[in-house]
Amino acid sequence: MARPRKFDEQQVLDTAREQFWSGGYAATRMEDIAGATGLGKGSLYGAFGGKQELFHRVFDAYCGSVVDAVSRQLCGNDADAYARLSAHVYAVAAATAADTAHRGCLLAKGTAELAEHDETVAQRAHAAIEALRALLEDAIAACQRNGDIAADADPGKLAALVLAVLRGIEALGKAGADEETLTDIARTALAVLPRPAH
Amino acid sequence: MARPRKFDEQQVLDTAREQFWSGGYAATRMEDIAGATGLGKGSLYGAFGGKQELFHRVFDAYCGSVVDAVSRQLCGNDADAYARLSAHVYAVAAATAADTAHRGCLLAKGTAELAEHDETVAQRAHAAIEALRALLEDAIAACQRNGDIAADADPGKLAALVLAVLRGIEALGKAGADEETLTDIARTALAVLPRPAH
DNA sequence: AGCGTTATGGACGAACCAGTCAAGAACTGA
DNA sequence: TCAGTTCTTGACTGGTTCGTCCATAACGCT
Repeated sequence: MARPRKFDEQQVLDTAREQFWSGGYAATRMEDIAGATGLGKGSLYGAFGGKQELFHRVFDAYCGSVVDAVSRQLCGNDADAYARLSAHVYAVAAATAADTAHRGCLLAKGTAELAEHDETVAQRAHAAIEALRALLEDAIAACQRNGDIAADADPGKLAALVLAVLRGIEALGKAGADEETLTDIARTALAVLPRPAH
Repeated sequence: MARPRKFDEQQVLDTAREQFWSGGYAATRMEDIAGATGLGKGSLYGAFGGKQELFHRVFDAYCGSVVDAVSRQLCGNDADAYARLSAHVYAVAAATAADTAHRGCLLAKGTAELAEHDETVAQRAHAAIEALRALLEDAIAACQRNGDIAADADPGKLAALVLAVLRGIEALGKAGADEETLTDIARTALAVLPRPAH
């Protein structure tokens, strides 16, 4: 009945994410995104509404994918829970160190730039952070059931601490900390988690 | 010999810092700063060169003042080192929670927005972070000498961990974590630091 | 007081950018 | 094939913003 779209909406969102991620929100022009996707500006506005709405779409998708990825890394049976938690913490350090362009995490970058003045971004970021905390809490509780972490510790508080360490690794990476430092932080953080008295 | 300036350079820098801090670099207009300081744009450009140079001045001063403030909080005799360290960690959590506008720290905000594309900002941020790490290391070493932290732990690595936690508290605060969560993180972080076997 | 030097402030120029619009293209169902 | 609908393209608009320029003001030295 009508002319079909020539572009894949998901691909456009992915490309827009790269642009916003590299440049930040304010410094990215709609024309940059149009150029990178090959679309005309009219199509972009027709499909997504405007710059802010496009960013919200990108940011939502990014937050969702981060939570999904962490969920896949952390969820599983209790026996391997500590190994998965440990692997995740090291993985964040390694990924941050590997990010030589220091783009950091779009969640952190977008929050830093926009949360203060954009309620939607603030809410989405808060939800994502809380989801990550909950995943960590589940993982830590699993570790406790398996005897890898002291049972008398509060898993919620340990989860918040680990989350702070992970976000801190992120922040330090953006400020130029080297791989060894970041890996050491990961190792030390895991080492100081309370072990059960044996 | 020549007409003297009517404004105080330091006051202008302070005002400019507030503007950049609230809005970020890209979203702050030179005219905003001119309006907030009462200066004309000509004076602003004449005194500071341009937007980027002005931000660099502001960012440098901010980094310096942060390091100074932390230094004052942490330095002192060994006997009170642990109390000072503890107070500092709680103070960061409290300050972050008190920042209801979620402006966060200009060091983190500026780094997130600009470090990737502005070498000067990246270097200054790196230097500031390293200075903070060194201050924490000294404080932790003092705690060890006083028997408040296990002597066999590596003070440099503990300092990096504590720094990551502090930057993480900052990041979580910007994402909307509540005061209780932030205070709990501070408490838990201090609790998991290794104590000497008594 | 006159002069040279530097500060002031606001008008101006040029570039930039978000968003609109209109003319035409692509497709489907009848 | 034709009509109706949606998509595409890129030129255009209106507002914004960095940075400049210039006439004027303020000051110290001679």
